[in-house]
Order: sequence, then structure tokens, then C-alpha cells
Amino acid sequence: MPAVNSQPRRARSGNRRDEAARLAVLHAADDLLVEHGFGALTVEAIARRAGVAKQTIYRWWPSKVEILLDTLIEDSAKRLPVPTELPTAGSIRAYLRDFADFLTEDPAGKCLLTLLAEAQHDVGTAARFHERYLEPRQIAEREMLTLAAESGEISLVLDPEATMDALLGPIVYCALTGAAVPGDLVDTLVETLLRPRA
Amino acid sequence: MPAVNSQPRRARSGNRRDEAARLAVLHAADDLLVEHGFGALTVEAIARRAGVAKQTIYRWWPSKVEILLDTLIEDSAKRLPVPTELPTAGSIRAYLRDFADFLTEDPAGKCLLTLLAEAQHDVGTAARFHERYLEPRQIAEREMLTLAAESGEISLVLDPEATMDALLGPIVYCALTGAAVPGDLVDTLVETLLRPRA
Amino acid sequence: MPAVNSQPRRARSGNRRDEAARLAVLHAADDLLVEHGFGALTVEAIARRAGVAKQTIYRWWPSKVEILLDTLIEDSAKRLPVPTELPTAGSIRAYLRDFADFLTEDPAGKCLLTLLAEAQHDVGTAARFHERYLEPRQIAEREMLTLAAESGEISLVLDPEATMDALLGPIVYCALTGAAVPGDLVDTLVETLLRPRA
Amino acid sequence: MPAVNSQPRRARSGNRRDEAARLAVLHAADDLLVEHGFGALTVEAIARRAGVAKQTIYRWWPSKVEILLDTLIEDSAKRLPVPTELPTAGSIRAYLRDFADFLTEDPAGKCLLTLLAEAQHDVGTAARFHERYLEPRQIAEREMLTLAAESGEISLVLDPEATMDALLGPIVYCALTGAAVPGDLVDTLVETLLRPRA
DNA sequence: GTGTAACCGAGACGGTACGTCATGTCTTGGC
DNA sequence: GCCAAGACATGACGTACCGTCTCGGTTACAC
Repeated sequence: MPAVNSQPRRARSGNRRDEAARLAVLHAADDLLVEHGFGALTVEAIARRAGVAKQTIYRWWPSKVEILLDTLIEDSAKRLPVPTELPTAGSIRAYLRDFADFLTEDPAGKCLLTLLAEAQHDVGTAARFHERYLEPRQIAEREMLTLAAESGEISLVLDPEATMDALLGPIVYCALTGAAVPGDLVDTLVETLLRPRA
Repeated sequence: MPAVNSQPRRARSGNRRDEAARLAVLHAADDLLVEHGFGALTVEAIARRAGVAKQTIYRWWPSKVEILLDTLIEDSAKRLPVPTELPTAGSIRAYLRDFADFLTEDPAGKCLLTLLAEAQHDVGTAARFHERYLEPRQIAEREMLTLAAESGEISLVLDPEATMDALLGPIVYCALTGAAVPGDLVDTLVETLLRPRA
Repeated sequence: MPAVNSQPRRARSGNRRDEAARLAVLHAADDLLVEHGFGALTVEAIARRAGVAKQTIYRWWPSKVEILLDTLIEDSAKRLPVPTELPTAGSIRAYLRDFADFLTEDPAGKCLLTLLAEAQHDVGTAARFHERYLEPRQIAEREMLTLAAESGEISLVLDPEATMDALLGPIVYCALTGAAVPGDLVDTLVETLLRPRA
Repeated sequence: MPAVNSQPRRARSGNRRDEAARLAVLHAADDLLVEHGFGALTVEAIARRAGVAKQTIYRWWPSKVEILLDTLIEDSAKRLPVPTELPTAGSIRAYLRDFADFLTEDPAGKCLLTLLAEAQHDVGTAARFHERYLEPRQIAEREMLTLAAESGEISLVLDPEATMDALLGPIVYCALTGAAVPGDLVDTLVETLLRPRA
């Protein structure tokens, strides 16, 4: 199926950026990634699938990694907001469980794992991934922990940064190795590292 | 530089496999990976660097991933043995610290991260990586925990598998994100998840 | 020497075929053939010599044989037209002498011999060589003989096809064996097989 | 079918040349040539087919061309002797007809055409082909014509060399272009160029 | 209205690497 | 010393993508 969806697509907007093309590229990239893996995610394949010229991709994205980053950032803002307003042990636990589900079930989770992987292969990817995704999220997560600690909801054993590594690390590691995240793992870590009130 | 090292190389033994070529390929692959990253790790570049014909590589390895696996398995048997003989909380903690050093400092650690990453991109790689590296190691690690628990050295809060995920996950996650592994993180996790005697 | 010649080469016309590249390939192929023989005529060498990417060759020609056919057809239309307008014994004799010179001296003659040879090695080549070069030319040659006979210029002893075989065969055979075509051979054959008027 | 024929082949003769291997190579080469064409005639394929090691071929023949030459020389001595004892117009005509049959029907004729073709591609082959096959035969053929002329059996219009070119050329040309040799062509040429007695 | 400028699809181009095949040389070990 | 077996360095094969480039065609905005 080459193009996007039914409508005539003749909304081509002259000298403005074509939003339909932008979405077609984003969806094509994600579809290819989920269906055939990163190996099949070539710019030519994306262009083919999206019904778009290769040049249109290169005009707007410096690399296919940036396409995935766009997808990831949009999707994880929607699907996985960091609870920074009055966070409690409960909302943090829920966030971690959502994160586990996101990684193992959502197409955009595949996207995150892929970018984390590609960042190991290429320093440019690593830099952009940190800059655009990882660091903003880590800042929000640390704020979440700090606020919860200040409001007395939790009591940290380690500093916020190490705590988040200890909480997220096992989830990411399970996802990377294809294992399910053990249910009581998250609970136990929350219990021992956050020491929730009461 | 065609590498190899000093000795006359005339150990090429007729219709037997050339051990010098095998080592040259392994070292060339590791060197290229460390120096220029996975992107520069092409079969042609390995052959060039090793002073070996491309066909010689394809004769013995089905893919460059398998070359890295060979390197990883040999090196991590040497550098990172799982302490399965009379394990104690101390030896387990030492193992985890060695693991963190291995990942962040050793060339072969780069190799492990690369394979873990490439396994996200390609299901074949994932299968081989699990089969040849991850599962044998996980079995040994679970045995380590079980023996230590049975001998009363430690007392597990979670089952062995989840425990290892909780211990290794943060270390791997830090390595993947380029962060140093916080020193007290390992200690705290050992303390709370293994509950060492006395 | 990447060849091409003086003009700015910026005639590359977007998504249209690059005529400069086409000519560079044709000339590179012919040059290599004449200088180093068919054995050195690899697609890679042609690409190198023409200053062109290998894929550009494969995009337009299914094989190096087809490149030679293109050269041969263009050159022999220029250098060796079949005299089909009011042919006489004299013009036919001149055609045969031109043919002998073409085979033994012209670079494109080398091309014809090479294709005739390669047609012995490969049935696909044989088919294309007949289809694109040999048959059209044979048709023209038979027409030449028929017209000359009908206008009373010559009187055939054998049918046109056998006559052409008897006339061309010795010339081709001499060229194949590296011998000069004896001067009186052509004359004698014309005399005895065409029986010119007066 | 890897090997040659039934008998145990265990006549392998220690430090003398293995005649069975020699014949196996010759036959394998000819079979491959006839069955799959010159393109499939690789040294590896010959070795495989003959059940012989590659080195055994390289030990005795400098190239696959020399293998074909061996076959051709043996076969054409048997199948196509030049009638140099009391040649007549009739025996010469018979020789030409045999030659036509040999070229178009006999496996060894395929061999001759192939060598003639390969000689166009490679100067080394051309030299060896002339030296070992073509020149000895041309000498015998000229002697045939000279003897017949001296004994008054025929009367030459052209010198012997040009005459043989004129007689053989059309036959070879027809074979090369895949055409049948017209029956009356040989007769007419014999009639006009040899002018048989009475 | 009519340039004109930026977008778009299409796709040719010079490259690099892929994985395969045949070359001719070499060495082992058996006979 | 010959042989089967087969590893080796070399280099061409034909394919897939890379990222750059021009072409022609299509709006949308400025004049």
C-alpha cells in the first residue's frame, strides 16, 4: 500500500510544507520499523511506502534517526507523561508500569528501543537522542522524585538520578532482552528505594 | 596497517584453518569497533584491516555479528567469570562491579553493548546473541544466586531471575546512556535485594 | 584518465539520461577492448575508465555485450553502409573491400569480431547479436544483391544468401585468423560469383 | 555425476602421471562445453565434474584453453585427416564437406569454434591456437592443394593460401553464425576455384 | 494578473558495501 | 612424486542504498 489514506491528497500546498507528506513519512517509518525491523528502515523504503520523493525526506530530516525521534517525542508525550504535578508513590508506580507497557507493547516503544540501540552504533545519534529525548525526560523525572520527596510522599534512599536508573534500568533491560518485566519487580523497587509514606 | 603481529605468519597449515587469520579478523573487528564505531564495521573494512580476503571471513563467519560474538565470548570468559563456586554477598558485589567496569571501560564491553544494540535491529542477531551469550550467562548467574541463598550467604527478596534483572538492569542502562554507574547504587541494591547475612 | 571531453559536462539534465555518461561508457568500452582485449573488458574497468558509477552502466545496459553492440551499430552505420541504392558490381566490390578494412583496421571492427566470438560462448549474446546486428545487415545485403541482379548489373550463380556467405566468409575468416585479406581474393570471388556485366 | 566410469579407478599410479585423471579432465571439459557452453567451463567445474583436484589440472595444463586444444587435436586427427596422399578434386570436396559436418555436428567441432572465438579475446590463446592447431593444418592443406595441382587433378585460380581461405571461410562463417552450410556452395567454390580436370 | 519562489514527485548520478564466484597458488597427508 | 582436498589472497560480479542533483509541475504570495 503506497500512500496514506483515501482522500485525494490534492491538498498539496504549493510553497508551504505538505503536512500530509510529513505524516505519511512518519507513519511509513514507524510501520516499516514495526513490521520489518530497523534493517528494513531505509530512506528509499520509507519514501516508497509513504509515496513521497526521497528528496522530500532529505529536505526536512537530516537522517532517518530524526524521523524516529519525531515519532517518539510526539507519541511519548501523549502516551507517557511524567507525573510532575503532586506526584505520589502511587502515581510513580503507575508511571513505571506504563513505561513497561509502552516499551513492550506500543509501536512507539519499539521506536525508543531502536533509538537507544542505534545510539550505541553512532555518536551523532547518541547526541541527538540525549538532547531531544533523554535529557528532557530525565529532568522531568528528577523533578517528579524531588517534588514527591519534598511533599513527604516518599523518602529517597539514593539521590534522584541514581534512583531513576535503578527504577528504569531493570525495565529497559528486560525489554532489550525480550523478557517480560516481572510484576513484583517494580513494586519491590518502589517499596525499597522510594520508601512510600505509611 | 595489516596488523597481525610479529611471528612469521607461515603457520598457514595447508588445508587446515589458518589460526593467524582467525585472530587477525577478531582483532581487526574489535579495533574497528572501538576506534570508529559499528558504522565503520563493514566486512570489507575488517578484511582490509586484518590483511585477509573477504572470502576468508565469509568462509568461517556467517556475519559480522558472529565475529563480535566470538570476541565477546572469549573475552568475557576471561575477564568476567561468574562466581559460581561458594558465592557470597561479597563475591556477587565484586562481580557486579567488574561487570560495570567491563561495560564502561573494556573494549569487549563495547562489544557487548553493540551486540545488545544490534539485537534490537535484527531478530537473527537477537536469537544468536541469546543463544550463544545471554542464556548461558543467565543460567550461571541464577545458579550463583541460588547457591548463595542455599548456603545462607544471602536471602532473596525476589526470585533469582528478577533479582538479576534488578541488579544488572541499572548497570546496563547507565552504560547505554553513557552515564557512569553511581558507586552506591550497586551497594544499595545488593543490600536491599540480597539481604546479606550479618 | 576519466575521459569525457572539454565541455562543461553540466548537461546532466536532472532525471533525464546523461548523454555525456552514455558516450563516456561507449568510448571507454571501445578503448579498453582495443587496448587490452576482451579479457580486460570488465564492467568495473569500464566504469572506472569512463568516470561513471557501475550502477549507471547497469541502469542502461543489461551486459557489457550490449554496450559493444551499441558501439558497433552506431559505428558500422557510419563507416560501412550497405549500398542498396542502385548497386553495381563496382559498389559491391567496394563494400567488400571496406568491410575487409573495417574488420582489420577499425576499432569498431575489433568490436564486431569480439561479438562474433562472444556469440560462440554465450547463447544470449548470440541471440542479441543476430537480432540487433547480423539479421538487419543480412537483409540489406540480400536486397543489395537482388536489386543489382534485377537491374542486370550482375548475374548470380548462387542464391543471394549463399553468395553473401561465400563473399563475406573468407574476409571474416582471414580477420579471425589474423591474416591479411589477399587482394585478388575479393576480385576473383566477385568475378566468378557475381559475373558482372561486360 | 562426479567421476568418469565404472572401474575402481584405484589404478592411481604413485609418482607417474595418472592417465585416468587426464582422460577424465579432457572428457569433463568437452562435456561441459557441449552441455553448458564456454561460460560454464571453469577450472573448478571441470575438476568437480572429473572428480579431480584443481591442482591436478594446473599441474598439467597451463589453462583451460590448453585442455580444449588437447581434445581438439586428438579428435580432429581422427575425424578430419587432411588428404595429402594423391589428393583429387573429389577428395578435397569430401574433405570440405567433412569439415562442414565436423563444425556443425561434432562435439569437437564446438571445440574448434570455441577456440577460434577465444583466440579473439586473448592473444595468448591466439598464439597457442595458431601454433598447435591452425598452422600445422594450414601447411597440410596447402600441401594438399599443391600436390593436386602438380598432379594435374586441379588447376588453381588463386594461390593455395588464398584458395583455402576462400574454401574454408564460408564454411566457418556459416558455422559461426549458426547457419547451415548451403550444399551447392561447396560444389560451386570447388568448381570455380579448383577447376577440376574434365 | 502575473511573476517568482518554495514545495513536490520522479529519478539519474557517483559512490560504498554487500555476499558470491572463479582465479591461480599453496600446503597437508595418503598412496 | 603424484594425487584429493581445500584454505588462501585477489578481484569481478550484479544488487541495494546512500546522499546530491536536476527536471517539470503545482500552488501561494507579492507586486
